[in-house]
Amino acid sequence: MDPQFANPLLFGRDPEPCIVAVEFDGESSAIIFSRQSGGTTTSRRVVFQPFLWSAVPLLDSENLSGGQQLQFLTRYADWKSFQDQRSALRAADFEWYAITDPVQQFLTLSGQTLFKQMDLADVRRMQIAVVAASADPGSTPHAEREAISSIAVSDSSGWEELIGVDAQDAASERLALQRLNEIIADRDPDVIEGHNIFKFDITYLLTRAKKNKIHLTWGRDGSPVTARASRIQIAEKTIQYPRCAIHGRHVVDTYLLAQLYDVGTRELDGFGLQAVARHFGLTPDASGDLLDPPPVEAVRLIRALSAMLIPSYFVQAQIFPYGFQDVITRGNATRINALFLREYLRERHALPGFPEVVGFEGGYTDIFFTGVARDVWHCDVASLYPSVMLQFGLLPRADTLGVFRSMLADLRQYRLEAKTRMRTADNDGDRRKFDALQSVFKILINSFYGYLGFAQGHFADFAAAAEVTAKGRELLRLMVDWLSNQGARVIEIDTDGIYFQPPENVSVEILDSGMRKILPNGIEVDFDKKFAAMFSYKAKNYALLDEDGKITLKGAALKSRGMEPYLREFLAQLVGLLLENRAGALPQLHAEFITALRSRKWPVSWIAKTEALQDSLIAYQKKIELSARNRSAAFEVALRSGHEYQAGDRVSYYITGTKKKVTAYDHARPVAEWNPADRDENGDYYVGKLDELYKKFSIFAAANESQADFQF
DNA sequence: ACCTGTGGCTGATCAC
DNA sequence: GTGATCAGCCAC
Repeated sequence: MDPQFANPLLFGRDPEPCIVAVEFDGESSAIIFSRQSGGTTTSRRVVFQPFLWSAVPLLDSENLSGGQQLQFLTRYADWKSFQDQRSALRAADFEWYAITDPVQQFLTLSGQTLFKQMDLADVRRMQIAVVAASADPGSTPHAEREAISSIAVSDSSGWEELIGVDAQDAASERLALQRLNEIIADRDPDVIEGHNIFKFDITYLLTRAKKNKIHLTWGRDGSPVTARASRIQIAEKTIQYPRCAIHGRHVVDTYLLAQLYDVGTRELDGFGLQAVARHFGLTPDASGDLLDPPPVEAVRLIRALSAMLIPSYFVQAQIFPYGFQDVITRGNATRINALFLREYLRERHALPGFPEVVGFEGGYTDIFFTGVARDVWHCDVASLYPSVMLQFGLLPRADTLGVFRSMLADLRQYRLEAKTRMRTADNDGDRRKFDALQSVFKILINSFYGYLGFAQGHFADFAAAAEVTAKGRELLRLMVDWLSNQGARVIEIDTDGIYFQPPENVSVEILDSGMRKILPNGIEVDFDKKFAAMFSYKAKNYALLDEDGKITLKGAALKSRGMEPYLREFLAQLVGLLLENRAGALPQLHAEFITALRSRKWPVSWIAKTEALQDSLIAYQKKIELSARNRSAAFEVALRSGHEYQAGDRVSYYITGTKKKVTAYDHARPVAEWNPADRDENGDYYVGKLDELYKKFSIFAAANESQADFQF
């Protein structure tokens, strides 16, 4: 076993290998599913006593050490007595806390985690893609009316089967569902994967199964699939979805994995299977844009996609006391809190109450020059906040066991080791494994600062969070001042990094060694990149031309997916011309786009807006009634469609009418209703938007020629 | 039932 | 018209 897996803070205390699932029987046992050496999966029952923490002793409470607020631990014979106690406590005027998920409780108490000593290849993953008969492409089928057309199934061994449904044969759909039940029982997967499997495949199958009066008996104990409303927070989006439970197995949705992945990159054009597969280079070209792939093709894509996105979560399942589904859907700070709970419980140490929540300032962001600059360098502080927390001892006050510092320091060390082992690996498998490991450590490391400001974290500390950012701002100012004094022209800064034009005749080495001298111990700066040009637009909004000719756009103003694709493309090309010193070609670019618009040579998707709904339709309507928000085109389109949209769903619409200025929500139509034979998009409206954008950005063309005149 | 943080830009709507 | 406010998306 790798030495780092022996770290009990991170990997728990119980090295029991090959647990593939843990379930709770609803009373007083946990059922542990384990993979045996021959490949079979066995289950066994162990006693599980639910527990909770409280500030005053309850019946048969155990005293915890340390004197913090939640200093009594009480265990219960079964879930019912635990729940009864919780109900009683809800009226109590003292503090108490319970982990709501029994599986997390069990794993927290036992110190076990899933998948120890397993490789990802040892996990049996099955993929499913369902197609509804006569479904319009891109629209949700009416599950009640529309029968299944086919179900494709595959698994990680490469096995595949297509289950067809004969539309003429009334018994055929039922047989197909039965066949699927058989396949799952026979091939016995640990994980069932699909793209949008929660909101579509399983939800739809459940409806059809009910219609056919049969159960989806997919559980390892033969129990049926269950679903309940849940939500997942992904950056600024809250996505509502029916969370599914299958006894002894896990459900993984590559649609959610893709959105989680995109938080870090913001590069995906959409979250449909085709768009995501294309991004990862799994499909050759852009053909078949709006059409769903045939189901057998779909399961292959899902399998490949999941192979790329799942390794990080596989590692995390070995760390956190969660079932596999929860490892994916829980947030970073929540997961870190789970590690604290496990360690404090193991030490039989009291828990602090929740922290006092106060607002605090964040990073220092500024812009000193706008326009195009040539020969731009970048430097940044290597993991600023983690370094600041460790170097200046800015740690949670309530953490008397020192778990925060210990975990953070270990994680940094392990990440370095994992990166080294990734570099020195002599085969792809090891390389991927250590890459997954180092990226998990990176995510965790970066989440520790966020944890300090997490209201639901027992060991959060808002004063410490404020000190961390203050120190960060101070360091960045120090760096900016020093660079300016050296004769550099600072262009744009954000939190931990600086874009600047270097002083004349100065090498990176000289700047690097000079900067090191003024920075405190433990604060490392990297002069990591040189750029041929930078278009600095506004704070957090800029474009870079690197020395290989590659252009990168940053910021919502330049690359927002809220922008219509034709405008995004126009802006990308316009900025490209600015960066490449070809501003003379701007008028022609503008003219070309106008011509294309007027001649209607683009499909509607090119001019349509696509937005994610942050609320459910009900929540939106309620807010409108209360005048708590303005009307919006995306919601009005969703409402008129009659489909059941939920928070997190994306809506594509275009604007109709003849006047240049129209109220969008009154003139918005769903892309699905667009008729190529009778085009009703509002040409003047779209030309107007193009003109506005052109006006806003073409003024930077002049600056291109006389950059020296610009004031810093 | 669920939840890392702050800072910043833009377009749409609406009250004035 | 103008400014305030909100929602959505993005940087770090």
